[in-house]
Amino acid sequence: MSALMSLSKLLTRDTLQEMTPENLEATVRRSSRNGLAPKRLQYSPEEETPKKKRKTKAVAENGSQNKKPKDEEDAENNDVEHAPEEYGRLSAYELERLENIRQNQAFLSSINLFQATEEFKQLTRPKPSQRGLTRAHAAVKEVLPPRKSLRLQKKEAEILELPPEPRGTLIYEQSSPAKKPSGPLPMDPVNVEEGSKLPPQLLELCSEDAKEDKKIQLDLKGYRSSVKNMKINEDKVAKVVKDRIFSATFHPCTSSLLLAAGDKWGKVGLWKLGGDWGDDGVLLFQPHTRPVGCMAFSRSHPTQLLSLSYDGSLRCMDVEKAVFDDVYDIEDGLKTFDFMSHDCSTLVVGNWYGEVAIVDRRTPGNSHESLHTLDPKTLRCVNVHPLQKQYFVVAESKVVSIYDSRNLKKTKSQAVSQLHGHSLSISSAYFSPCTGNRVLTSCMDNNIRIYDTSTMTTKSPLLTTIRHDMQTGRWLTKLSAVWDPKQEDCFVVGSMMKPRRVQVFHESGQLQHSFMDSENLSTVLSVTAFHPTRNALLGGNASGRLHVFSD
DNA sequence: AAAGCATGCCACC
DNA sequence: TGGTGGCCCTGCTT
Repeated sequence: MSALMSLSKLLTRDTLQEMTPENLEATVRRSSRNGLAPKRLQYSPEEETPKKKRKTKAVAENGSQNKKPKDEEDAENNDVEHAPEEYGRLSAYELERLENIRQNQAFLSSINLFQATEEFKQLTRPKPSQRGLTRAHAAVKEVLPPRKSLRLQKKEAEILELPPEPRGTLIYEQSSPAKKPSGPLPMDPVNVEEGSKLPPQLLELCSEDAKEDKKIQLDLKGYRSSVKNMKINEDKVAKVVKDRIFSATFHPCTSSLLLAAGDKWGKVGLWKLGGDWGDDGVLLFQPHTRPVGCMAFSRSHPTQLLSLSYDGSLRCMDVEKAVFDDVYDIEDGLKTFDFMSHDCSTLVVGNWYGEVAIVDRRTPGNSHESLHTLDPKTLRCVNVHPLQKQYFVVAESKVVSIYDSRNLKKTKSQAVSQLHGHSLSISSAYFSPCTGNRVLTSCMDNNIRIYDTSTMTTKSPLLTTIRHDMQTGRWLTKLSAVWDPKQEDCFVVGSMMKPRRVQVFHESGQLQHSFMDSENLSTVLSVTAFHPTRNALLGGNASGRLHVFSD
């Protein structure tokens, strides 16, 4: 009996998508051992990779955690494994019934249900939202005059010299557009008619005083219900930039939802939900030429959006002045920044050579002092303590360090505290939003970790470890867990699980909610962020679409 | 329409 | 250490 049952159970569970790659693997293993549909129940290409990934050292070490206890597994298989020996005692009716079941199984296997369900899901997958940037705008093609060869023009061919061999190791330099010149860039949207002015409502909205941060900490139950109330619909998805989103943020205003996203080719899109300017409320700009790794609105001057790019530029979009001003600039390789003061005038900026710079926006030029980390080329995230602004946390290669900006040296600065336990590279590290008593990290070893930084001792203790598939691969922005600024102890993170979802966890590791929607959420949302004051959550995907869950 | 292509990551050897 | 191979989304082109 259980042959068909476990098959149907498997399919049902898969359809319900309560399955992690781990327990899927376990179920498949069980089914194969029982001689059920051994071939057909192999991984579809989609499911195959998590298994392969588990070959990595860190995962292999912890892999056993995910297996069910053996007796539980055996209990589930009991009737199957003993069935053959019992055949002799069965009535003719029962034998016939078993034979029917066997034939049904063979049939089900032969039609390749597993693959079929995957294909069905592909077929029924909703079309991406057509809101926001239109295709015409997304791919602006230059209209070139018709070309005629010299031969057709009946002219003598010129002797052309080959361009010099490109030098340097950066192959991207050949293909990517040149970096924007320094100095203020006019804030001209690239997706609306040339010469048209910024909509006046944008300035109005951006100028809106950020409501006094009344951080009313809810109890967990209250928080859960507020989060469960947040929904998505077709009006809350739009293509805001052309390509893969690297960073995104909410504007702090509350009368409308205004969002910004930065993409792989240095574009920055602004989107007001329900807005009537641009493409469905979307305005697109190009202040940079390579990925916009980090962006944030100034809390003291909300008409300003700071954006940082791998191309080495850090700019300040000022809606009032309608320009992108220079803030800081190096040749190449800016990675991350955070505000160091409440007035947002000083910043800590990190590059991928492992240096951090303290930048004061009030003094012109690159006035900064540098800190050289022990592990060059591994700095991925900096984040400033919410209360004690002299402290900032740095995700280095396999260790997270907390530094005191007052005690920085040119090299070999002493960390105030270190967070140990990561076995692979760390993609992000953030102080908890209200007290800074916790640091939340996301690591390529497939773990999210929470540390206790309340005492700031030389070694901050690890409190919680949460297993989470971080293998986004090359084409997706890496996942990072980020706190809800309204709730000291809860955070949000994207997920690779199908159906696609965004998860909210408590610092204890307890899952609070999974945001899902068969119609409007069908892709991995790598970039996630909560609104600073409203019940709203954003998620950005690899095709430039922003998704909003709100109440 | 199905298939192919492009694609700024990481860990491992 | 640099080179290599696997990651496996999405949108657009052929």
